[in-house]
Amino acid sequence: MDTALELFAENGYHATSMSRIAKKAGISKGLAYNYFKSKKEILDEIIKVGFTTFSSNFDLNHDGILTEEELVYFIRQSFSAMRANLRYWKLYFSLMLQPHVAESFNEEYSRIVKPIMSMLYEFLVRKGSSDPEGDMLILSALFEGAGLMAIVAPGLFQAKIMEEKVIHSIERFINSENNSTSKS
Amino acid sequence: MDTALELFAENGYHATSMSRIAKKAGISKGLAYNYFKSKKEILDEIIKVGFTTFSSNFDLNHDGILTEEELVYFIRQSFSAMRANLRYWKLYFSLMLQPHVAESFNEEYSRIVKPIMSMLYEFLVRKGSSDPEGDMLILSALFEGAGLMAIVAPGLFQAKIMEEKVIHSIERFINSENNSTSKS
Amino acid sequence: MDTALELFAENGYHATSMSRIAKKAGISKGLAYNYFKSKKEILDEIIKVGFTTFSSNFDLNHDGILTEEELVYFIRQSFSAMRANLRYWKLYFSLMLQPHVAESFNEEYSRIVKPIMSMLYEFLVRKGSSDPEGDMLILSALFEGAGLMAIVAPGLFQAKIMEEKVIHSIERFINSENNSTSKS
Amino acid sequence: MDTALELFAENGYHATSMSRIAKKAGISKGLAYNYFKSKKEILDEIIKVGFTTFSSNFDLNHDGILTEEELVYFIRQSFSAMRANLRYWKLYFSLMLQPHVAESFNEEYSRIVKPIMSMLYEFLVRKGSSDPEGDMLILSALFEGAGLMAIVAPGLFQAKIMEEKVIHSIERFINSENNSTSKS
DNA sequence: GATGAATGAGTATTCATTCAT
DNA sequence: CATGAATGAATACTCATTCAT
Repeated sequence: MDTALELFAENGYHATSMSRIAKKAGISKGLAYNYFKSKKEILDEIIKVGFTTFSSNFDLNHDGILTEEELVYFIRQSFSAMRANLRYWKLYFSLMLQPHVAESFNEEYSRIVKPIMSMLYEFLVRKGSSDPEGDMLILSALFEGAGLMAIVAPGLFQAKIMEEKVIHSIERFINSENNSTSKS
Repeated sequence: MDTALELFAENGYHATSMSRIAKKAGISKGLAYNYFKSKKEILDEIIKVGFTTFSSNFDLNHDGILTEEELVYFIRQSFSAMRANLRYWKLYFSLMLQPHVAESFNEEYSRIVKPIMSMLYEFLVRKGSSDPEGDMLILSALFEGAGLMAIVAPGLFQAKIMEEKVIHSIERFINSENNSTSKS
Repeated sequence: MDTALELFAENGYHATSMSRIAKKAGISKGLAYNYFKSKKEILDEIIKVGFTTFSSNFDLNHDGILTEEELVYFIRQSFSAMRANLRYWKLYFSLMLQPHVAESFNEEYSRIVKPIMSMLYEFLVRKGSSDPEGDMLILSALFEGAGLMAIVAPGLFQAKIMEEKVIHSIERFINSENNSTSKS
Repeated sequence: MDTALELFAENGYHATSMSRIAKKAGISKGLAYNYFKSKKEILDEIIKVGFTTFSSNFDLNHDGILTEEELVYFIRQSFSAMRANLRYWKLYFSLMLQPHVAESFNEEYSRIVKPIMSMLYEFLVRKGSSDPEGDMLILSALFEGAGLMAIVAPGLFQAKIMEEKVIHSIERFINSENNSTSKS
């Protein structure tokens, strides 16, 4: 699975052949098919594992309520995970955009992301946001965009710097909420 | 080229065969190879054209100086282009993440994006930003993230709404600059 | 198609690979797939052609009425075709018995054989058979069995001899009908 | 062996994998290879057993002399065995036609069938046949053909009906022998 | 006796590309 | 300008068989 992740992220899912995965992993093709019953299954497994580790940093105490500290922690952890495993996140973003490659991706995606979104929504409401839906979109976009940039051009946009900027902006954004008005 | 774009965006680059492109375009495979000398060349051409139209909305009067109106216009135009041709932008984002598929993409990318970035930097300086580099990152991330979301899940995140939110946030962000302090 | 028939008949459908067909036919595998879009399609084509030639000798004047001369002619022609192309008929019999290999076989089979059967039934009625259904079964079994034996062990059961025996027996059988009684 | 027979008959020899046989039999692949040293050997064993049970109903008292009662009994028993185990006989017929699959089949075939044939020949001579060789062919063809039909299309040609017809015809055929003349 | 991890040659099929016409 | 027959290497996947345990 590690080998496959590496190659998928480097060359794309379709451009990576089972022969190559097997050879790089030092096993025969046949054995690879003993472990996974298809190429797609390898991909699915990779996605599942990644998603799970990703979401495990959200709402740490699992009380269904997100605090500002938890949000900051989540963002820091996510960036830290990204820095630690750039390859996986490259794959992750790339899969979001490859139609038909991974329907399972979309299933996992909504399963994991929806509760996160609704917790974030409640958090913004508590913070006095006059347009929690809109603010949620902005925060998500900022977070996602920063991740994307850090991944696509890690030379140009260093993840550690992005992280600080994002947290700073989010804090500023959140704490200016009660004074501002926004409408969709 | 239009046919190819359509198929690449719908099914992915690798999953699209030359036969299919040729058949859908109503020509023979042989003729397709008269126009483009390889499948990759079609892709390169698509990217080049897309980039050019994309960047042509930035610094409209080409005086090298970006005004707030020009920035807003650029964002509106970009979102509008996205809405008009979701497929192309899906392909665009997907290519950003498949390095070996299109090296030419990265070349084009820096050639086009770098001047945009530096104009944005100057703009932020003029606006009194105490951390123009950081602010530039935030704005880019917000813009890119919003685009990504509008493209990946157009049902969930409607482009028109994203557009309003982004513009509103950017204006707020810019005009709170002079009162705030940020450091990297 | 000829090459494929030869190999299918000699080694069986499953035991014959496309590589081998292509190599023996002196073309590339790719070209073979230009002519037929799958291995099964080759088989289907072979079956269709064979069936058509086979049934074309039945009810020669196509008046829907079978005469004794036509029946004898049909049997002679069938044996003659068998002798001329043992391989095809080996394949034909073998396919009747290979489950799931050729559903299309069964379709063609009923389409072609049913009208033959009903014409034979009418013929036996006209000949005064007191059990036309039963007699039809016997004649079919005799014909089919003789063919099978001539094909499976052509050394042991020579087709020309089988042919004479079958025709002689059928004539004897038919013309003793009116004196006999049979019940199912 | 039973499991293998079941699968061979259902899906064909080539389409049945050792894994599947082993799994269905509830043992490991390794153990299967302790019992049989190859897939082909399983097939050979199946054939051998089938042949033996088949021929054991011929010349019941093993005096080397076939009586009319013994012949009828043999035919009844054979049809009865067929009805009881359609799958095996489907496989049996199918193997007759795939020479390279089972050379051993042909060896067994002549070893078992030849003495049967010669006893039948003597029987026909005793019955006053003027062409015992020809009559033997006819009877064999009739028997074999009836079996084939009952197996290939058990819905269309019911084995029990075929059995009655065949026995009736054979009796009629035998007892008209002394009045008839036939030549090869 | 019993397992199942491991292999490697084999399978049908696809496809970018070439080239004679 | 236009075709499509032809290629050959590649692809995902299968399977009979072996063997260390």
